[in-house]
Amino acid sequence: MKRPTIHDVAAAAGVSRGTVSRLLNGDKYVSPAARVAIERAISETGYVVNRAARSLVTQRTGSVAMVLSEPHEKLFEDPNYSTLIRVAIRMLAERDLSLVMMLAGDEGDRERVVRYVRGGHADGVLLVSTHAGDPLVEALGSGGPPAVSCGAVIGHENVIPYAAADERLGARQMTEYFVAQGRKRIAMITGPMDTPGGIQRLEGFAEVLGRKATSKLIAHGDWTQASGERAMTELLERAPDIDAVFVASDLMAAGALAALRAAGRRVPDDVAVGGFDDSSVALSTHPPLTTIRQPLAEMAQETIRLLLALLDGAKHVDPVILPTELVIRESA
Amino acid sequence: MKRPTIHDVAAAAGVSRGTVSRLLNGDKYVSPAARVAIERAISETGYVVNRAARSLVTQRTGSVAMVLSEPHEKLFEDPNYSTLIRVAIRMLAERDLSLVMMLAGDEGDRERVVRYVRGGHADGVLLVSTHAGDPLVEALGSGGPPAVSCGAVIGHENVIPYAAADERLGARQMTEYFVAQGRKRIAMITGPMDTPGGIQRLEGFAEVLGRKATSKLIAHGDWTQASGERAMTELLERAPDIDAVFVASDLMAAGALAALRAAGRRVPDDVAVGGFDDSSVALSTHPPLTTIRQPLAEMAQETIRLLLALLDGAKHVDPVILPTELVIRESA
DNA sequence: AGCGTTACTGTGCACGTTCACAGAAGCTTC
DNA sequence: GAAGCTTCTGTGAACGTGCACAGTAACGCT
Repeated sequence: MKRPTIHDVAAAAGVSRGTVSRLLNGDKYVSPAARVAIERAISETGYVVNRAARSLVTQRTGSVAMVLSEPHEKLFEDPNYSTLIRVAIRMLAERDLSLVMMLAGDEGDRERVVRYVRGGHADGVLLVSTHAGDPLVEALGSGGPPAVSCGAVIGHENVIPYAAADERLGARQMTEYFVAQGRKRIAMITGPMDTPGGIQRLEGFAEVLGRKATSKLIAHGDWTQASGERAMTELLERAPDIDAVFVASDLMAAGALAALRAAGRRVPDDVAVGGFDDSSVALSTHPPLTTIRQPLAEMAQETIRLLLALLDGAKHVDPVILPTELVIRESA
Repeated sequence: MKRPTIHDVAAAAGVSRGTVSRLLNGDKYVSPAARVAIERAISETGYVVNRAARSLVTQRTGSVAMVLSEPHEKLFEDPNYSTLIRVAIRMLAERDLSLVMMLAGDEGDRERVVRYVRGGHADGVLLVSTHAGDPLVEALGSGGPPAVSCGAVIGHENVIPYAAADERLGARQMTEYFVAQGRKRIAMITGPMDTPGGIQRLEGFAEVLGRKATSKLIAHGDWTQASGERAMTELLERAPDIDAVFVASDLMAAGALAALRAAGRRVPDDVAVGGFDDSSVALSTHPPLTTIRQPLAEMAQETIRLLLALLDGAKHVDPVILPTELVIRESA
């Protein structure tokens, strides 16, 4: 009834523990004869290596912690996570690493995460949606296992390697498209200004419009649909002559569409609307959203690649910035 | 530089390993004096228990595996996962259990999962979106750690405990609402017929309509928006006089709305549309969807509760079925 | 023949914890 | 004052693995 150990395998194969261990860990010094004998013994006994025992001696755990810093309520409104989780599981599994999920929404959570990570329970850390000034970053600090982030960590760009979409480029693409269409009064609804998406999408917008990007034409949201609706209503009050609006996320854009409809504006005839993300909502709105596609899968892949490089002992890795793409549908 | 061990704590507190271990594991026989000394020593040294060493002797890992059986492409289109993951992390963390994510999309994945679980690397298994006939269920079988599922596992309802929404009730609620409104030709777009949501929502629909639920009025989708659009187009061809359609998911309903719009039908005037899930798309469509809300958070909570009960040694737990709720918006 | 190199194998120890056990000290009870 | 609780403490063994090391055999080279 007991689970077979490396001893049992060794006995069944007629070799010693050491030889079995060498085979398991890819050491080259194993004779062909021993190799086949051990492989047979393994499949006969149904042996699976005991990770706890291995961890104890190697001082590595074979797992990576994914830390979600989003405040609890809005966690996962963002569809990006799903891609990241999927890709992460896949790529880590290839290296026999497992992905353990952690929440860092409040102080208690953060303390738990720090204890966990500094206690040596993870070989690496994968930060997600970490806001500017998040104390977690300092707390993890140096001395612990390597950490990377999917999306830049504001204020720590040089400390925490990351892969991200070129947010500024995406914002420029949309804004330039509006300009090329002859739109004159172009407004923007941003994300929270303590996130890279909030800050950099606004920067790209401002780069194109220059002094035309007045604060009167800029409203802030918090990524939720409701906040998009609110911000749009506000903008229409402030500047009724708006003829285009760049919204920093599709979900907020869906809210903006509702506000425009309520105000009797036709989209795109009266007001052009541009979103960001190319998420599934972009297709379910009416009209479907013209938006900016981020290369989510590649972002995830590159993020994991950075982490793996660090786990392999790389001293330093450079951030990866990936291009975005304008997807034209009917809202603009 | 080395991480402090239980020895270091014991030395700093002037007691023995055993006493520290007893305190850590909640044994009652620890004197007040020893208690404070140890607690001080722990915080001074920054000691964190080494889970690997603990696992080695206790034969438990302190982790639960969440196994996602969705085929890769459509993974996470379903927003239910996010709630489940969040709740699972939370509740497990309270018991110092961590959540490790695994994919079981293809044969290779499944083998990995089975090795992992049967190899004793998880104390429990949390199945998600497991389809009928999934070989994984057999492979995990008995003898391994306890397993539960969020949502019934078709064909294994008596083997794998689960918490789920009352799918039939939800379907009845929507169908009865259509009937009460005087709709005469009521169609349905189902989910895949190897999932509980696919099967049972159709059953509830049929329970209300009886023989009026002819196969001419029933089309099948695969949960995706595109499949909803396809199915709706198909239904309109088969039965152009449809005046209501119950779609088994909001995302597919968004597709159905597009098909209806393309066919020039007004919603809800010509055709009433009902969705299922009350996900975020239900609000971003035009018109907003009348739909069925599932108590996602409670489903997740109850699922974890079942698992914890089994981990605590319960021999048997009963499935939990939670009521759904009709949410009336503008599409019906 | 002697020596170095390559290919392979077995053994003892350490990793950090829990658990069973033995035992000490203080109290109550006969 | 002996015996029996209760409360608390320390100690040795065991969990299953990887790694350093020692050792063997075969081979090529001088």
